[in-house]
Amino acid sequence: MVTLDDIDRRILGELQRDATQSLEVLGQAVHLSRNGCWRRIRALEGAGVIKGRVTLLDPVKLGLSLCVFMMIRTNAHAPDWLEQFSRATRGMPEIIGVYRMTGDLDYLIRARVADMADYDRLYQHLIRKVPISDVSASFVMEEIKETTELPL
Amino acid sequence: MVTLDDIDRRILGELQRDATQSLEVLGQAVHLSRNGCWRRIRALEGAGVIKGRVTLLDPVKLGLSLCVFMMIRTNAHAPDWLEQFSRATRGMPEIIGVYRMTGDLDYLIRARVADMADYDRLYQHLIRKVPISDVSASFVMEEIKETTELPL
DNA sequence: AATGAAAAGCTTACAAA
DNA sequence: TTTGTAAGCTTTTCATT
Repeated sequence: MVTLDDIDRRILGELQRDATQSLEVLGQAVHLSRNGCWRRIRALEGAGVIKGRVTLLDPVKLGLSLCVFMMIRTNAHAPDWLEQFSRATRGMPEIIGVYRMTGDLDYLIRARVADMADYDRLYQHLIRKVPISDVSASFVMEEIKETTELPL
Repeated sequence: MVTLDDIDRRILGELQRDATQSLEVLGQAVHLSRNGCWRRIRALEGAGVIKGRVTLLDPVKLGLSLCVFMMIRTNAHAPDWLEQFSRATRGMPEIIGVYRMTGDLDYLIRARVADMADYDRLYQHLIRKVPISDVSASFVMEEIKETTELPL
């Protein structure tokens, strides 16, 4: 964990929102010289606070209209089941999030697919690669909020 | 929805992974001149396929070590309940995803907080703003996969 | 912390396929 | 209509004060 001052937080807030801003514009937004910004950004990259810069795509424009959460329960708690499961899910590009959870649901998967048929392919593919005893899927009807911005 | 050729897909794949690449490097990766890349990127922005460029931060480095999914059931299905709920969750920066779902769980919230006490603050804040009959939280023990990259 | 200069990269215009 | 080349201009990077 890293300690940030107010200016760092403002810089990160701006960059989280829009990474295309020039140092000039960014400097004005946070009340610092363009070079002051540049040095702080370098430091934040060095500290690992900034992980990278990516472009965000519109899933619907790409034909990925269906977002699904898969709730998984397993009775195989052996270490190499998890290894196998991790490897399989990491290798499937439709799967954009995989989490080991507390509570009675063991794993949660988040995926983006074109439609129901596409989901079924994903499901079949997954259960063929890893033995899973219990899967239930819930589909997203409406995306009320979805952001990559973290609170600062 | 937009139709893309193979080169578009390769460009988007690269930019999703790393948006800091120069047009020079990108051009080499996709076998196109730096200007060919530039023009295609502009077109993809114009078509809305590219939504923006953002910097990704490390939540743990920021002290946001706890990731939580809140499963919400409500018996208030009036339209202005949803309006109120949407407004409240959109206004809370710890909440990074809110989805209206199929099945017996009505809404799913994804949030990032520092710790349990911080989660409780979020929870108290939310239920004070919107009447919610049934919330159950499940915490992320391990993030097996987490990406902003969509399948192309 | 600020300045300025060198390097790198982006954008435009135009020519060619 | 799409691609490549070259030139001008902006932005980043870094050394110096």
